[in-house]
Amino acid sequence: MRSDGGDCSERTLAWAAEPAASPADETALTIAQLSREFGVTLRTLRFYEARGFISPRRQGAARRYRQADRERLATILKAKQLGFTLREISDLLASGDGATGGQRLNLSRQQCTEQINFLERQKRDIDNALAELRRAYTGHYVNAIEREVDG
Amino acid sequence: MRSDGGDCSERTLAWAAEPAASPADETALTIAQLSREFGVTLRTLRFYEARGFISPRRQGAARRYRQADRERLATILKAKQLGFTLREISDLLASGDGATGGQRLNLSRQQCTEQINFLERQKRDIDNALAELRRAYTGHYVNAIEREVDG
DNA sequence: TTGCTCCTCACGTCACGTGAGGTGGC
DNA sequence: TTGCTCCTCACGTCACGTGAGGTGGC
Repeated sequence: MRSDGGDCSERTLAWAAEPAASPADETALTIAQLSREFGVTLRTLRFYEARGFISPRRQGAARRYRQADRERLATILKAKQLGFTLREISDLLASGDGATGGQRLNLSRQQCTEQINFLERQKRDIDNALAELRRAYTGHYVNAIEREVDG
Repeated sequence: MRSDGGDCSERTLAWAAEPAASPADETALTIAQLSREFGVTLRTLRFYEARGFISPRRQGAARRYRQADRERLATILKAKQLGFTLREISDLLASGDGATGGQRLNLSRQQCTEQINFLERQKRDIDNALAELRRAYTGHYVNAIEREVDG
């Protein structure tokens, strides 16, 4: 499932939030603030940290999220929307490290087409299910049965 | 998530295999034969049994699947294709029991529309992802970077 | 002192995958 | 005796959900 790792033309997808002029540590967010901003649970943020995706500073025991953490989270959530698993996202972030700073998702052409094919297959499955459900609804398969409503 | 349980017009979806003229016990299938016929793993069949979906006869320790088991399995797999969870399928089979013999899936109009809405939401998410991936592929977001290919 | 937010275990969920270790009949 | 098919535990996977029980600062 891993790509051959030696392809050249990489696509860098710049979905991360804007640089925002190097904020001071005081603008760092609490876990509750970040979760509200991105619409995820506290558990999700802690889980991503355990997986090594985000590494917020600590103020005592409490987590403090800075701009770089927000950008990473934005990238991760965007990749999830594109249908990638966390394992794949981990690889995509790792492959972008160094050259791009790890805030961007590096998709090769091959990875793009593979994901497109994967999603199109899913879409076909859904379309088939929808067609069948609509036939069921409009009575194509209907064979009305009586409930024991009366005596 | 459970429906109110009191709606009347039920749709009976008849996807189950044909009756096949009451086969003798000798035509009962082994687990390997049934798994091949439906393209599922042995583990899946044992798992469905543990969940109470199928109850094959036993010949010693070995499972023997009869016609009724095949019909049940066909119904379960069809419901899965329609995007229902095993918990939902369990309810759908139970609600059909007695009146229909449990081989058919009983979908109310409301269950149909709810599932249709659910799948359409999924489809929209996939369409959005596909659009973004195609933009990425065609270079809309491209910001080509160099790999350290040369010296 | 109460209430809020934060924390760390740690087990649960969903639908199976994947061995481990053992049995039965050709 | 070997090989095949079958069996029953039982832990692993994926992406978190959901308490339990405890701490810190206003």
